[in-house]
Amino acid sequence: MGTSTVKDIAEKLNLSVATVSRAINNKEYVKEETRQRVLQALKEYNYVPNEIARSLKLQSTKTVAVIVPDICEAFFGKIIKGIERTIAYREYSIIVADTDEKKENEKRYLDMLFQKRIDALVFATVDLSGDYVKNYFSSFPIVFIDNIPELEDVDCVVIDNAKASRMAVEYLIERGHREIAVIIGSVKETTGYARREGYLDTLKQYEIPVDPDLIQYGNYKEDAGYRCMETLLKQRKEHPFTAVYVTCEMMTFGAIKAIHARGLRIPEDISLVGFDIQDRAKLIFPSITTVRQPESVIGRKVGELLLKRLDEKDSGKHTSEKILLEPYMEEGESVKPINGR
Amino acid sequence: MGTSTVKDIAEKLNLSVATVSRAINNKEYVKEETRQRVLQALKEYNYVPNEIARSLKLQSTKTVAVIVPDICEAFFGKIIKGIERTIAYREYSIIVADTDEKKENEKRYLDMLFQKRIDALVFATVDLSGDYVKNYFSSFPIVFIDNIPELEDVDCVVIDNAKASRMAVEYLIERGHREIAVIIGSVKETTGYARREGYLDTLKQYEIPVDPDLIQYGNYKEDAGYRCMETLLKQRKEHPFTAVYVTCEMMTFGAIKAIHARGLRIPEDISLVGFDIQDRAKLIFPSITTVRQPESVIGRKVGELLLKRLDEKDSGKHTSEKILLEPYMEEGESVKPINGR
DNA sequence: ATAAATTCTGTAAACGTTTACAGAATGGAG
DNA sequence: CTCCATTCTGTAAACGTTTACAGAATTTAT
Repeated sequence: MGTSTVKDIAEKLNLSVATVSRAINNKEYVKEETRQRVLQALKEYNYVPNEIARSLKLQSTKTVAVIVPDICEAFFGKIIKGIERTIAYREYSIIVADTDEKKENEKRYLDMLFQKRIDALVFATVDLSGDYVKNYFSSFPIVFIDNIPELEDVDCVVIDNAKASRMAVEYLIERGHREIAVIIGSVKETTGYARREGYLDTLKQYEIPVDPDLIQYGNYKEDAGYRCMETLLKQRKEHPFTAVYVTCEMMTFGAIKAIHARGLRIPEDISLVGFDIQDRAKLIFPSITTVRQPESVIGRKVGELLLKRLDEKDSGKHTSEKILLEPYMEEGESVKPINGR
Repeated sequence: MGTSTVKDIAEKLNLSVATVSRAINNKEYVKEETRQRVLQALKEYNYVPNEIARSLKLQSTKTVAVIVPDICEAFFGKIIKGIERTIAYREYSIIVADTDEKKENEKRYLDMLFQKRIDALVFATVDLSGDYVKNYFSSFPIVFIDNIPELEDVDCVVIDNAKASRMAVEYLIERGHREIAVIIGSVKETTGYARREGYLDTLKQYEIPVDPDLIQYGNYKEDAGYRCMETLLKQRKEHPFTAVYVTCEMMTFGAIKAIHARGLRIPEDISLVGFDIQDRAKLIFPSITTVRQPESVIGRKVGELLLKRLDEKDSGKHTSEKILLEPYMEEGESVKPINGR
């Protein structure tokens, strides 16, 4: 179905394009009768505004981009949905880019999106330096999620990762566990670092000595989770533990496999608390007790912050906002109370 | 970093915009020296082409939209990645829309995307009638995936769903199972219908009588899977079975829960074959044997078909293509050989 | 009735590109 | 030196909107 243009409509009705445009956009100073005639003609001639032309003129595309490392992770999917819901009423739409966790793709997309003149960006980066994205700070508002680059004055929406660890570890302590191993993604990233801090703080608070050998580091991947767990199990004689806390989803899966591979059972032999385990994985037996992030709230907060920034676009400089959200526990069957708890 | 325009560059160099534009786009008939001067200036003045203006002039946005019912499903995520990889070299980029499985959202997005003048669309619809999308057939090429609406002459890329069922059922038969229950999503949708046909055909081929009570219908959701499985288990005395084949991912999870809820074990008490179970779920014990779709191949095929359609855009009418791909089995530990197999 | 204020409409420019067309410069052949 | 072909460059229009400005029509005030 070919569409017609403002000019077409104007000619049909013997009006100028200006008047037609005004009628379409509900501007004032259009005679009611004229407006009706135009509205009628729009339907009749199947007019659909050309957003491209409009964007060019208005210098705004009404488009927000979201760059994520892996679109397949439900974590990001839910956040994206949350954002979408929040900004849709203002006629903004979303364009999603998947970087496959590669910095060079981040660059490629940033350039491309700037060329496309997006109005704003939501960025889950894997480049903690923030070297490249800096260049775009003055081009459009940017809100960071998940991992936050080490830069001054950036807008971001994240959960309190330290608190997340505190909740997980306390959950275990309350159920009688005192020897608690932990598997952590790289502490070079903000998330991993904070998660370790939370673990250490909590042990200190409950006056439980820290055994460094019970802290294993990986890289967020399943394999790493498997290897970390193997290491823990091998040294179990000398460094015993009754529970393990794994601080990210994929590593949790790896750890579970390693436990099963040794013929051990969860939670009978080892209790386990995971991180960010999504619904569908929880359906499987034994269901995992996990710390979770409120993805849809994150999405909503991001959306709200975006709208705020978009509205103040012209009006001078603002100070950046760091929005910290609360994680929560989701109880499964992977933790067994011990010592009579 | 504010950018400059072709006009800016032209003025700096005392050239016309035409010449600058030609130099930028590597057109012929530009003196080598001039071209170099321009290229130099582009860097110096930080020029970035405005895609919006270019799109308006060229009547092409170099953008392909993908509409999916749920962006959180890894199935779609992988397909999207596959498409992206395939069309990126031609400078096409992707815009993703999530309909939440609602027809009204499909309409909303179709309208919006047309306004944005996308060049092509990939559509995983939930509206089998295809009533609304029809309107856009003449506006841009459309390739359907997953569920295909009941319309003549549409381009689509899907797996052979009947064959998928044949593979699953044969897998069970080869391992000694003859009483095989099946849980199916609605047969009103193309996928579900074909999957049932494959099941029935295979039983016939092996001369196994069909027990209609062993065929349960749901709606693709986890709850339905749970209920179907409960029904099967309740009537097990009169309608015994040793294995169950569940034809979609979420229902598989529900079915597993129902089995566990009865205190039964997989595969010791009941063997199970799932459908489309994604990697991360497979990590959990017991891992599920499942039929899978080659998502990245689907993505690639879609991408290739898109490019083909985009290239022939002007050159007259084409006949539609239905690309059928092969499913494959992924072996887990959820099937136990019986009767000495 | 006239002036002033208000409402309505049209003209034309602008957004940043690409490109048909024409004209200028260059080089070579005769 | 002239002519032609070729290479290079510039002018201006076009893509489809929105909008400043001005002018026309209508209403209100005097």
